Amino acid sequence: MSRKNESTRNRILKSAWTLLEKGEGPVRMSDIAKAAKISRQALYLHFPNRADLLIAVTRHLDEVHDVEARLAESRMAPSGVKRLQAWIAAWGDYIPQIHGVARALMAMRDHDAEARAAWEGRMAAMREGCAAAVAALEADGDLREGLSPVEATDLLWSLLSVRVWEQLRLDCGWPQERYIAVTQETARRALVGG
Amino acid sequence: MSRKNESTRNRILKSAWTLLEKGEGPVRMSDIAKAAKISRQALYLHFPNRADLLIAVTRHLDEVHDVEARLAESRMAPSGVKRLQAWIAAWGDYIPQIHGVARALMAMRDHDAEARAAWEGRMAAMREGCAAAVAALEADGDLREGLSPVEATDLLWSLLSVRVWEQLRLDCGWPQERYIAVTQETARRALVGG
DNA sequence: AGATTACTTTACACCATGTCAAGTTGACGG
DNA sequence: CCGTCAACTTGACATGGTGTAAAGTAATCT
Repeated sequence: MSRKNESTRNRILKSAWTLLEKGEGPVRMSDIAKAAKISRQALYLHFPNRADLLIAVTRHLDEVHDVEARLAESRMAPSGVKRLQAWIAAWGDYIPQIHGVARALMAMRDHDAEARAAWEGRMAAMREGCAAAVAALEADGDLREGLSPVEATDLLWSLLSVRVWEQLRLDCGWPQERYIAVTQETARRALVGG
Repeated sequence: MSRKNESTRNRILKSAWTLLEKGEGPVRMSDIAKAAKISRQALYLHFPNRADLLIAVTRHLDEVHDVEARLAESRMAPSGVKRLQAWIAAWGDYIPQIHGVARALMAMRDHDAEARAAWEGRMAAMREGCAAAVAALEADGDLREGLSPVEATDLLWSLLSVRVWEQLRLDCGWPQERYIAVTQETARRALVGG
């Protein structure tokens, strides 16, 4: 527990999240400070740099939205296929909420090693959800022939990437439910054999 | 035709391309200048800014690799399905060569309106290839039910995005042929009915 | 009263892009 | 042989965002 004011820290995280989610151009440290009603320098009393702040925002979001609970739901599905569908719905509905931060972190990936590591860590965690769904498919003997479990996981992971969501949802203008439905059907056809 | 030395211009483009394709961290204007053996300022005698330089690199690549010829090939396929496969192979094999520039342009998209417009233009052109393949499928009556032609195009477009290639090829370490093969099969299953 | 915490304000270093102005060099025409 | 022009070089500088440093202030705890 930090000795710094906890409410200020939360205000920063919330302000940063709000700004990032609005998606109105690049969000600078000074923008976040202004939104949180503190000086730009005070940000550095709470977070050593921009990357750390962004990472803290994602962790904060995980807490607020209780990611664990969402994932637990998909783990209870009765069959591999059902589990796949539940996983896609759970993750697919979470993307919109982390999208702003995700964008910012991805943009930093090139210059900032820490940002890259953080983002890769989160994506690795997401990949485990994909692996679990694929494993459930395989246990049912439903995994398509000609695709190894690892490859199937890679494929599902790519299909569920934030970039693909961005493209279909924002560039192509698909409604969220349509994105979920088509992605579920696409994944089923791509991964399930028979 | 510019009055500036044409060979210098080509040397710049080639140097920029080489550096970008190596993918060793961010490529600065000074890096490109050094590689082309001119001063950083001389770059600005040939290109008004970084975005324009990058765009020129893509156009240069199109010329060098004769993109039109590649596309013409896929247009001659006898059936919709064959055409889809040919298109995926053609574009999928082109991605590795434009990947470096693509990355750089995508990274600029957020701050630079010109870079964004340029990239979107190129992606719109690529999308036409997807639309043509989908139209060929539909003409054969092979388009999956429950998916409009526009949606099918969007889906194929996303599946063939540079980001997905990056993820499978670089993050997951797939060989290029495997990327092509699995993408072809995935697209077939996702788009073709029956 | 004194110390500590959580800030503020001001100033500055760094780095990449892009601008500006004053050279230098080599080729070509008269 | 001289002048001119095109293609470059060198050096200085503005801008914008990140991050560092230091001194000051106001409230709170003991």
